[in-house]
Amino acid sequence: MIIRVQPGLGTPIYLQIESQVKHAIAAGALQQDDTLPPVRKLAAELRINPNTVARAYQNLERDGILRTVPGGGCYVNGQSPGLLKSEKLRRLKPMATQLSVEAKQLRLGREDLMQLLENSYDELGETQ
Amino acid sequence: MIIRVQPGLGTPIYLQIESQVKHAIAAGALQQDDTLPPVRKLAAELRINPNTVARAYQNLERDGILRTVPGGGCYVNGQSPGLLKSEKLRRLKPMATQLSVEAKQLRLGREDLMQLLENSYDELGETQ
DNA sequence: CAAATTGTACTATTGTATTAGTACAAATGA
DNA sequence: TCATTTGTACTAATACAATAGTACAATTTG
Repeated sequence: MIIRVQPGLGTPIYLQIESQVKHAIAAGALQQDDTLPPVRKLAAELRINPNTVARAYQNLERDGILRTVPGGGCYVNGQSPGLLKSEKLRRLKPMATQLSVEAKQLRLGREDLMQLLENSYDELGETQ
Repeated sequence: MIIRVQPGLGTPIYLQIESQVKHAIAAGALQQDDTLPPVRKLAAELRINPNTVARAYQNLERDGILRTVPGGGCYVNGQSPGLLKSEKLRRLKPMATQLSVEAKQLRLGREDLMQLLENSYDELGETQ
């Protein structure tokens, strides 16, 4: 798992780390029980404070995406128990609406928008 | 144009205003050359500082969504000249990718995700 | 022209986010 | 067991975001 960050990019470093881990999992590059680099090692590579890495790991743990154990390390979790579909939709709805608003603002047609999302979804990797 | 805000909701007030104006335009409730409430009037209704409203208006103006004129007022702009489709797609890509990542995280299937976006898009109003 | 109405610029204040420093606790492993 | 490695808690410094106060400039309107 290779992680890169760009300070002074606007988005906080810990969010950049979170995002990259999420993408890697969605793309199948990280699988269940894979380990993530120790906070000190990753922090040294990125030349940042270990607590900044820890914060990213803690947020991901809060989201149920991985588990941390002091002295042990940091491991990718298995898939969540699976919510009701209605609940999943409810959670994703705001982001879908925002995407739609932006698309209409740009006068991007409905079909073009759908194709964009299809491509984005597929690019993450067919294998989960 | 009725605008409501909730302070202490996490999202800044000026962003709440921006969002509501964008949605109203996308839904067709606001059309070209419609006027928005004066900053002082809206600020009085919302019990906030006029500068907070002004900031929202300025951001929307920076995005080309409306135009402001001192002494005059605030007007909704006509549609932008229309970018190249490739440019539109480039701008929307990050949001589409993020939505895809979240969907995979929740194990929401491809077809369900597509339908969610279709519904969101249509709900904004067929008439632009 | 003059008064009223509009958006703007500048400044200040308050709170919070981001990151880092240091010390601590839990687990591992020779 | 004991040293090492791991994540964590607590604190603090710094910067920036968000909002407000005040005074100003441009336009409208009678």
